[in-house]
This record gives sequence, structure tokens and C-alpha cells, in this order.
Amino acid sequence: MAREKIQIRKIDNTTARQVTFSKRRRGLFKKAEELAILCDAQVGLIIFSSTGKLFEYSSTR
Amino acid sequence: MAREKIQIRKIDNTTARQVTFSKRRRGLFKKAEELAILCDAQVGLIIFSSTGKLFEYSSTR
DNA sequence: CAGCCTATTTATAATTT
DNA sequence: TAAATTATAAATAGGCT
Repeated sequence: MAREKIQIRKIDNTTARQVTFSKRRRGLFKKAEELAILCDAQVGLIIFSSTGKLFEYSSTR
Repeated sequence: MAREKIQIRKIDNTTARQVTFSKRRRGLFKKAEELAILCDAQVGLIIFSSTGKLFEYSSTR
């Protein structure tokens, strides 16, 4: 999306991949929360990074 | 986001809420898949609409 | 490294068909 | 009303600090 258009395939460079993971993970969580609020939906999101670390989101009920 | 900026709170109008749900649900699934591919992560996403309908995504392993 | 910057791509709210 | 359009808000890739 930004300075250059990218292809959707695994990012080879480890550092770049971790940076993108952090940025996009935050964006995904934000979008999940917005959907839950705007549309009164229940949303659960679980992510395991390539290093096995867990991240999760759930819209509270 | 688009023609006008909106506030993130429950959309009162039922029809408008359903339209937004369909559009944003697709966007969220797309972003989830992109994160999984770009960053080699495992992602699971589960959504229950306000009418109780289930939608889910999982990055295949 | 964790954040900031910003040009550009992408998502999407309102409108039109 | 569902689908397409389009103007604009939002996300973000690469660079910099």
C-alpha cells in the first residue's frame, strides 16, 4: 500500500517481516474492533506469529 | 472513511448496518489473509453477526 | 530498536444505477 | 434492493531517526 505497491507473498527479510507483522497486526485488530462496534457483531481473532507468539482479540460481551 | 468520516459506534439503521457488515467483513478477511501470507503467521478469525450468523476464516497450514 | 513521516495504495461511506 | 461508482478517509511501505 504505501510508498510502493507490494505483492502478497511471504516477506523474505526477517526484520522487514517483523516490522510489517507489528504494523498490520495492529491494523487488523483495529478493524476487527470497528466491525464489532459498528455492526454489533461478536468477533474473535487469534494470531500466532511465525515465531510462535500468540496475539488475540475478542469483542467483549 | 470515504465520502464522510464516520464515528465508531453502533449503526442504528438496520439496512445500513447490514451493508456495512458485509463490506467490512470482506475487508477484514482480506487483511487477515494478507497478514498470514506476508508474515508467515497463523490466523483464525470468527465472526457472529448481530443476527447470529457465523462467518469464519483460517489461514491454512 | 521502537517510532515518526509521508507519498501512495487501499478500504470504504455515500451516491448512483 | 443489490451492485457499481467515486470521492475521501484510513492504512501502510519504505525511509529516517
